[in-house]
Amino acid sequence: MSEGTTGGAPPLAANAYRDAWCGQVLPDRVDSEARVAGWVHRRRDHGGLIFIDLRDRTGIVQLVFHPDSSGAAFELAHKLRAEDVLSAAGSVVRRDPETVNAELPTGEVELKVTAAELLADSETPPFQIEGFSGEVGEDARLRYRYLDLRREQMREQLMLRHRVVAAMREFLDGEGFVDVETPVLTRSTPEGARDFLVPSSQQHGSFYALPQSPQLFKQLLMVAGFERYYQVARCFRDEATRADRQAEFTQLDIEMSFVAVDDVIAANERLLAHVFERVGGPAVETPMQRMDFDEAMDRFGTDRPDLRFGLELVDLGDALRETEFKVFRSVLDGGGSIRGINAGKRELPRKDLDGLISRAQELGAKGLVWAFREGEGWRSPTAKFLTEAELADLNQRFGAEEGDLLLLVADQPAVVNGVLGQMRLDLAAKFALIDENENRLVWIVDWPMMEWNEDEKRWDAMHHPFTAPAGEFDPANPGAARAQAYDVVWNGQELGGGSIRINHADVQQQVFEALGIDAETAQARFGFLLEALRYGAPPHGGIAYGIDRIVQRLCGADSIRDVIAFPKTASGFDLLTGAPAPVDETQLRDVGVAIHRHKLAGH
RNA sequence: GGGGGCGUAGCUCAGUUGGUUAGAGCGCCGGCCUGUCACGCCGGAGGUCGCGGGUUCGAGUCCCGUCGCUCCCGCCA
Repeated sequence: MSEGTTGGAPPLAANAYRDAWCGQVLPDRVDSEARVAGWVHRRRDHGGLIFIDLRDRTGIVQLVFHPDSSGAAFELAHKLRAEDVLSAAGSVVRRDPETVNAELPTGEVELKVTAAELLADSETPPFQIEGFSGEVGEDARLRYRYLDLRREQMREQLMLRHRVVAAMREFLDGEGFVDVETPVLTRSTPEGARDFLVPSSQQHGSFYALPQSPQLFKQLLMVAGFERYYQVARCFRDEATRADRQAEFTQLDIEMSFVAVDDVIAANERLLAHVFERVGGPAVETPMQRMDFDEAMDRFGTDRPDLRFGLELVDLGDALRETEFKVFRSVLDGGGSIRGINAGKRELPRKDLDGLISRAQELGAKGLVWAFREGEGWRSPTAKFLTEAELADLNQRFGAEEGDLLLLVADQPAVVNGVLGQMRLDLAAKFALIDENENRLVWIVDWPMMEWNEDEKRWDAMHHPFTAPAGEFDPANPGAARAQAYDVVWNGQELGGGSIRINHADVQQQVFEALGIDAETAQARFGFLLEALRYGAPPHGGIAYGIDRIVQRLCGADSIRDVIAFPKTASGFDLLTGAPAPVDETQLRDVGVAIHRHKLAGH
């Protein structure tokens, strides 16, 4: 997807530094004068002849310094070093055919320099901007991010990000959405992820929280009558980071009034089609596929299925209804389920099979049964515990052919799905089952409204507490309620998700109660919302997209960090600025915060 | 919070069973070089082996702790 991601060269007004982009010194300029400016990418000093590759954001052009025609510039060129900043003027000349560089868009020409000025010199960079000696370690890249960002790949990835956001704005502007900013200093709501807190200097002991999303504000904007809102919003979650997760991230936040699920989905299909078309992403066929949450869980064990390959989950409980194998027996008697994956004909050494078992345990299963179909039965340590009839039935349910590797997990349904859902992805990666050229976009719809939290012994909102139920909400049976929610999933990754919101205070109150938030707490935390809902809140709904993840996917980066200009490390440090850092006692006093000494040990 | 991997020159890495003077490539510095584009050739500098402690006659190597990077689980929509 590198094609066109640089966005070409913008118009350039001539000034004292330059009148042409490096990347635009092309054959059509032969026999004309040009002045370019940029960074010394590489120097090839032949003694009596010096070549400089000069780089700006549009590309690279070769400068040639001759002792006879370049004058004082020749002496300067001799002293130039990598990353020095230079302005150079001369005539654009066509290269001799045998000296053309086919690797470079500007490779048919070069700039024969007559005058050059050193605008700033550079210390030797800590790593080569364009090297061939392998990837540079990420900590070095982050400490010198401004140098890392000079690399073509990083520049293109941020350019792509820019174009994605620009395309989003272009589409939304065109459909009458209004860009409204919402506060970053807001109120803490202890649901969900941990909040970043900001102490108030006016009210010691009181704190702002950085928003995890502009959710409530965008709903208030619907109450306020804006009808169509969007924002490219920074969001914050004080949780551990991952390859695809940062403490601060960027969301495309959208909300619409007088809409139902189908309206929001249709608008977003147009949005995705537009954005992907603009940036050269995969074609979006509309209407997009939809899949019920239950079906996704049933077939793939996850609410964000990767549909590019099979290995679907198979339900096996019925085949083992009468089993005397203790492990399976106790799970079935305890209301659990037994499910499996037919991984196909695979040769795996014992070591790898043990590895699958450890992975299953890491994911929360107590164990994993592996088997290879052999005749009518199994080659498996578990085979001896099952009857011939059971094995035959299992083989049939698996659709197993001779030699197929079968994996079974028995546990509570959520554990089974979680483990097999992830192992399905592991297997696809291990056996290279995914065609990287294929793209599958799917809406996951018809979500349960709530899920039982066994640890806390309460119902939790599956999306968030403001999601509207489908039909009447029965507070006596929260587990049965379905939500008017939808997630859009691209190749197994959630791009965005949203819902129709509750627009009646009484329903909102009922939902809070079902979630174990009593009236008093609800009033204290969300009183402003409940109040707003009493002043004529239109039916409304929306969606939020993870922009970082979308861009990461579009350019195939390994980590979200590669599409964020200044990301933090896995432990939340900013290696460039040194944040977070201790502050003065005075500052702490100002905001009324005291630090426990023992927490400082080891600093 | 838990588990795995990693930390040696500016960068990327090698370093045997614990052994005497810790190496390579790139980069850097100096010299030579008029058609290179990963320029070439000659020479050179550069190390608190993350940090602290321990075992040992002897530690880059073994042990404990700690800091950092990273991946995964928990967590997180």
